[in-house]
Amino acid sequence: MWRAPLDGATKKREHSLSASVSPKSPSIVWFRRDLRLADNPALQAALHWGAAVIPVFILDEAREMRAPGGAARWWLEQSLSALSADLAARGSRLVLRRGEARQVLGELARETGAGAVFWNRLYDPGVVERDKAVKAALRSAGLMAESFKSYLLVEPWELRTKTGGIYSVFTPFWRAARPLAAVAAGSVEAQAGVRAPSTLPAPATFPRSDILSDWRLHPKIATWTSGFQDWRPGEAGALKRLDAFSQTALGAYKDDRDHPNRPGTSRLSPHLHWGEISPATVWRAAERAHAAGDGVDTFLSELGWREFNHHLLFHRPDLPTSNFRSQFDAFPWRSAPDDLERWRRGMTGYPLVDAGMRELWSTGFMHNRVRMVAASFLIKHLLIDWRHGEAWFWDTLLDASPASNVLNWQWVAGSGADAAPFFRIFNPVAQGERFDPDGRYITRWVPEISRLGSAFVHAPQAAPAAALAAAGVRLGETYPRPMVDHDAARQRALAAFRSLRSDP
DNA sequence: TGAAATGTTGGGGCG
DNA sequence: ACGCCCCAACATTTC
Repeated sequence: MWRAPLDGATKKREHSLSASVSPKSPSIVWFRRDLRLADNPALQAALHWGAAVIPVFILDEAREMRAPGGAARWWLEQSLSALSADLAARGSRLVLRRGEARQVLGELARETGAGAVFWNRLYDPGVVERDKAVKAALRSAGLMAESFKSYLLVEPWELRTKTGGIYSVFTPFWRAARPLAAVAAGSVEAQAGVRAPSTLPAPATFPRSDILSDWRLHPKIATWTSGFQDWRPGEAGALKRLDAFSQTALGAYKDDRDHPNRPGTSRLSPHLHWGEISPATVWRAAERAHAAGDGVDTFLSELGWREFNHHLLFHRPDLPTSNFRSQFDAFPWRSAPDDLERWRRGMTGYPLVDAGMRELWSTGFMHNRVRMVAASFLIKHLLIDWRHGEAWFWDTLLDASPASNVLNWQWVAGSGADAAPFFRIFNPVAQGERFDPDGRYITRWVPEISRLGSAFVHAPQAAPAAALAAAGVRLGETYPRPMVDHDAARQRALAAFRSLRSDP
């Protein structure tokens, strides 16, 4: 029995009866953002189909779907390489094709005589419509086409408020979704397909494949990604990371996750985004590691935000460009390209913001606490539209996903669902003193002020001239002065927000 | 998953 | 002993 809670067995039998092809024909597993072999329902379905399995990844660059950013393309190349090796080690191989998915799958089915195509569902704008069209086309061509739940624990249509609406506040969402998520992660079906198969039945000949390096997925700026090397894309790296996290950091997660200099977060987000590990596997590991303790609950609720963001984006596919709260449509954003560029490059003069932006550029990642401060700075101190910040993060974050990136930016801006109120304006100096008291995170990324010591490293502009001289810091030369004064910027942001409310 | 302004309280110095 | 002031510490309100 395939594991797919929503697809009843009856429905499936009808499909296999209606299929005009022999069950001995091979099946295609269409890999997308599920680049793993363990706990992969589409792969399980293909194995159940009982014939040769043809794994394929399609680079579909149709405009309806948002193209991955530069950092994400780097990850994708690494991850495809790892999946390819994992398949080869099991007597199989990954077929790479480029083009429109519907057309490519049709061609592949004709070339190989495949009778079925299996994949795991995604929920992003554009992808949903594309996949529906693919499924209809394959079925009308007489193939079996089935998709499965695995990217989320609770699919967006599984959950509605009592009045039939979508959840727009996290707490009631999670109250309703968490029990469903626990069942999905711990169900008998979920446990059954957890292990990666040791071999995959291969066809007599594999269809032609593109060469991965020909896709040129790695960014043109070769020096950019040199700092990404600490990451280990691929299923093995994901499992190792999960293991390390659940053994060491999970217990103290609730407090440690806010301190950017501590190894307190899971750093699983890129692995989850590319589906190198399933949320169900992560869930089970967290529950196993510490049966009690609020570290686990806090961590699971982060998986909950992932679910919540996908829930919202599925029901509101306009959110990548529209404010969830439409009163923000009238917000008086500044057009300030030079300011935006200083923020991107980590030259704002606020050490915590600069450290975060430089960490992002160097490593393809930014600690979550710092993401909030850096995003708040762009939106509220500089009054720059959140969409500009979202675009930069989209291009530079290894874990950028349409749902999480967009909705987290809207959350910070105050324009989102259950968002932080606009007037929650982070003080970047106070945040640094609170969460990086000795300044070690800051000086790791902003070394030019490292000799200021913890007393002044959070606000060099407030240091006495003697301290600056002793530390070799010349403001405006070796490190920028603050590009805006905090108090003035705060008042300006509050005034802008007030203008919103007084408008008719 | 804030910060700043404003309000309240209570201890201690002092006339 | 008492009231007064100061101010830190904490609580509440406002943005």
